[in-house]
Amino acid sequence: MNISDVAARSGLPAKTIRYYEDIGLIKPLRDANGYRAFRDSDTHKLTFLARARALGFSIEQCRALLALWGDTSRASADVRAIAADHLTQIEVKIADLTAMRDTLSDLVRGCAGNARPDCPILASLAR
Amino acid sequence: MNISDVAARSGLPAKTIRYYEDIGLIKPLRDANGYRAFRDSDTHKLTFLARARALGFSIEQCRALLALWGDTSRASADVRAIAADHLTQIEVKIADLTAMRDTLSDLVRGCAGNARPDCPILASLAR
DNA sequence: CTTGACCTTCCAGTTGTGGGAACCCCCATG
DNA sequence: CATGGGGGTTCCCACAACTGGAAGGTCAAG
Repeated sequence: MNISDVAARSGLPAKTIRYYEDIGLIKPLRDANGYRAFRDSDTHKLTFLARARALGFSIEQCRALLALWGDTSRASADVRAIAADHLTQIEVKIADLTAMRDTLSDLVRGCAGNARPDCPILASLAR
Repeated sequence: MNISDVAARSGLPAKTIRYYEDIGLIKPLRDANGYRAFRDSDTHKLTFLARARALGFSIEQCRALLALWGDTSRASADVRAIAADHLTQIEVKIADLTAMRDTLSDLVRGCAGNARPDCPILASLAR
């Protein structure tokens, strides 16, 4: 299978797939003409990667998850640790963003948004 | 005032302050020895920038806000538009992250996290 | 006079792609 | 057989917003 087929199947852009090979996440074979030759196992890995990325896992976390996926003697605790850690990071981000949102929506609500220059948003930033 | 004083006052690292000068957000004077000489107005701008960045505004949004701040004939509607736009972006991010968090916490909850290899997290990624 | 804490510039790296150039390959059509 | 279009390949640059580090100038204290 060529790269555009795998791209369609995995939902990843061809560019991204080349990058993933570059950083060693996948190792497709090569045809005599130099084209990448993807096996089913490569496609499965890429689909796995696409899902993990969609859940916000970093590339390095994906690398670790992929390794565990391929290791049938893995402990589910190892997988869980990665996911739990990521979950915590996400919760931190949500908390940060929520704080920003609350402050911002207060400021936006307090601003007349007319042609006059007085503005509580700027006033708050300048304090 | 030298850069480390302004850094302490604004809460921004010296590196970041130099970067902000580089991209034209501030224009401190120079002493004869080449050291940056920060006026009070520079310090105020940096404090403004630190607060705006803490609220998640991008550098370009900060640049626009700074310009409006310095323009006494501004319309508060222009400030409000920037803030409202940013607020929308944040709400989108929160929604994305919340979806991830929900999925992830389901997966983490469903995983035994023991020494056995069977793991619903990997199963879900591999589908 | 030397030490150490400042300051300066410049260059490289970070994360995960996206864009584009320059080039090769393969198949179908006139 | 030439050619055109749609694959593929590598390589390098750009993004955002810094951060780290090297190499070197400056200044105040002991």
